[in-house]
Amino acid sequence: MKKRTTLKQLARELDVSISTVSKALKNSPEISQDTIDRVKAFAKLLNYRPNNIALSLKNKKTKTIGIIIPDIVHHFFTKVIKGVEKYANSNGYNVIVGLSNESFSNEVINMEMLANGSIDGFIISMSRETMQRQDYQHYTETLNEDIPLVMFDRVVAEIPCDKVIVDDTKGAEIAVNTLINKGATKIAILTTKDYVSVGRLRTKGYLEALKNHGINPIRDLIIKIDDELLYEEDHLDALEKQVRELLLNHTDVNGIFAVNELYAVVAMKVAKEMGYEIPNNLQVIGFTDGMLSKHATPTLSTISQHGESMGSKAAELLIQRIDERVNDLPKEPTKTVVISTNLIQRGTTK
Amino acid sequence: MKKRTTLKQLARELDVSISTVSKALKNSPEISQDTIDRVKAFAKLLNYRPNNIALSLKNKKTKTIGIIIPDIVHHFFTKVIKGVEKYANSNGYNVIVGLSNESFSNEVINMEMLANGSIDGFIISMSRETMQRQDYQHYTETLNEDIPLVMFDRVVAEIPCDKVIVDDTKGAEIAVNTLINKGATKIAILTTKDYVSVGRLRTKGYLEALKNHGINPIRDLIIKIDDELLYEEDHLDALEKQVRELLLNHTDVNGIFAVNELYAVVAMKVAKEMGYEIPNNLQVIGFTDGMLSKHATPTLSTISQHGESMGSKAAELLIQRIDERVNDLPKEPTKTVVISTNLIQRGTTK
DNA sequence: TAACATTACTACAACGTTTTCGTGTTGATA
DNA sequence: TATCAACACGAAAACGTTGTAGTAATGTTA
Repeated sequence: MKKRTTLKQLARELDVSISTVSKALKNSPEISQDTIDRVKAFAKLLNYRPNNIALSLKNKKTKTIGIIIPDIVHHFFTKVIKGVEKYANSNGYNVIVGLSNESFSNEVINMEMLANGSIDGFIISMSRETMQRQDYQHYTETLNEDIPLVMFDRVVAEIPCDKVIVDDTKGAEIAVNTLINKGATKIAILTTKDYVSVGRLRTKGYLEALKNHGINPIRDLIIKIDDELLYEEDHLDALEKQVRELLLNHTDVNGIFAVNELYAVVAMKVAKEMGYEIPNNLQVIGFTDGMLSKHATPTLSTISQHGESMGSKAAELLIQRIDERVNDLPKEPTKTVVISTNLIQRGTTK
Repeated sequence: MKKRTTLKQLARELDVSISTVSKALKNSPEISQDTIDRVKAFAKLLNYRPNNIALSLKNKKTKTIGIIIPDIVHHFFTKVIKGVEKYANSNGYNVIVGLSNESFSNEVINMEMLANGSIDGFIISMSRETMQRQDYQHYTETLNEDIPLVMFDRVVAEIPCDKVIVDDTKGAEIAVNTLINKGATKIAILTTKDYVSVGRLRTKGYLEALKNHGINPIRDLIIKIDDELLYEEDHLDALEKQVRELLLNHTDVNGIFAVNELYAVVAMKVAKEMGYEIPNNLQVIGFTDGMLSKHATPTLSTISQHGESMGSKAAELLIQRIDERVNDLPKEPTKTVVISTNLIQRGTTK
């Protein structure tokens, strides 16, 4: 194996000590200009570049942060990664990605793999299975080992760390308010099972909006989709079927709020097939502004989550914690940053 | 800063040497069972885990691979990442992601940042700007430093490294053949500027299919879109306009082949607005099987690229090269693996 | 000219491992 | 009882850096 140029090699060939080379490359005043020039020239010649690993070992920091997400084939998460990357890179950090694939054990394995010194801190969105199990041991262990941790989007209160979320309840409320204000009188919601925090919260917002308008919620109109494997191939049939039943049993539904864009477009598809006209006799609002929303027909009105902002905010919080840790600063209390959502009105609302 | 448990600490507290601890944890036969048990118990108590960075330094390998892509908010690339991750993880490797954002300088910076010992090898798809400039210095330098490199999808022949591609020409040919066989007689192509290799090759396939069927290509029907910033917000207007002009000037176009799914859905949207009926009097085939294809109305027939397979194949090739390097094996000649595409027929073809 | 500064370097420890090469203590053998 | 394995462990080097603490060789001052 061809080995990279090291200080030692430079030192030997220039017939000076390693320290001298190291200092010369850093323009140390201890070293004569002459030597500095010689060393630098030679280093350039051999294309010397300091070994990051050695530096990490010495400095006890790796300048990389780990991000662990449930799924990368998902517009929202990629937006978040983008935000993390941007902020991290401009602060000299690298980003290492771990995929839990919505599985508890993958999440654990990934975290352990990285917690062995490979990273300075974590940015995590919890896998579905972990939320179901409510087993947060690996999180608390990480925190106990004093490895900073920032959660985003799918968070739980029990874990004492910084968090970045959107106001899911408020966002949902706005969506449903909008539907009502635009004339919808019978509004269904397509949401997830309750253990998915964001689904639960958005459902809450839906209910509150109804209540504020004196509308009684109807059980049949609240569809909690079991989205195991939903993003895998061909598992949308169940969803389609449920939507079809809904629209069959309640032909007067004139508003649908979906907690993600996929549910929304699937609902639109079914509705269109059944003869509904969007937005004339059925209005739809989704959550998360992704590719599907932008290019659906009609284009989907949606609550934008600002994934990229979430990502860079998370990175910012994490890097602050890392600084705090390496500089032995007093620990600030954990904070939860709420990124505001906003409604993007497009073709599925009047 | 709270420091992690090290061998040294364990050694001190157990009153044995560091070597003994190290060996005990590895069940070395040199160490008595008694000591092994004591050490292990104590290590577990203090939650000892070996420091990866120190290991990397010692072993001269980091067990992480760097993947650099032009854009992460893009279904195809996320699929590739997923494939890379899967293969890498199951072989004990981590994946560190760099985003070039289609920019030359970002690509260079990212590579330099990682080439300093942080990774054992690269998997890269070239940024648009790099393709335009045709400046591949950072690639050749990386190779000169003996850092393994595997390119995928957007590759150039000048760089002597392993490559993973799809047969773009063949895929395009199949798509256009299909359109012709299904009765399309006047087929337009929505492609990129020629400096994007995949666009160029797919255009070639389009032309070949026409030729094989004795159809003369018409200049007007070949639309080369300047997709600077295309995936950024709101830059699709130009594309829409071009498609509109096309369909206005050539109302008898009855087939469209688009080199990606975004072009395809935008074209469909415009066509539908103009009264075309898909697939009755206009058939469409895209390239890349993403979210948009699956959920467009009608669902989009498309050439699937199998991004995940590409990713894991790339990872496999890279890890082979890494092994070759660290074990000083003789270097195999570079190879180019072609992942076969296939046509997924959905609603936009008869 | 003795004491001291300044200059320009070098030696060495440290970061956390692994591994090779000792080495001291047993117990068995001749 | 001298010799030799076998056993159980320790010392030290190495990976590539950085930074502190030395140390020669000058030049300056009283």
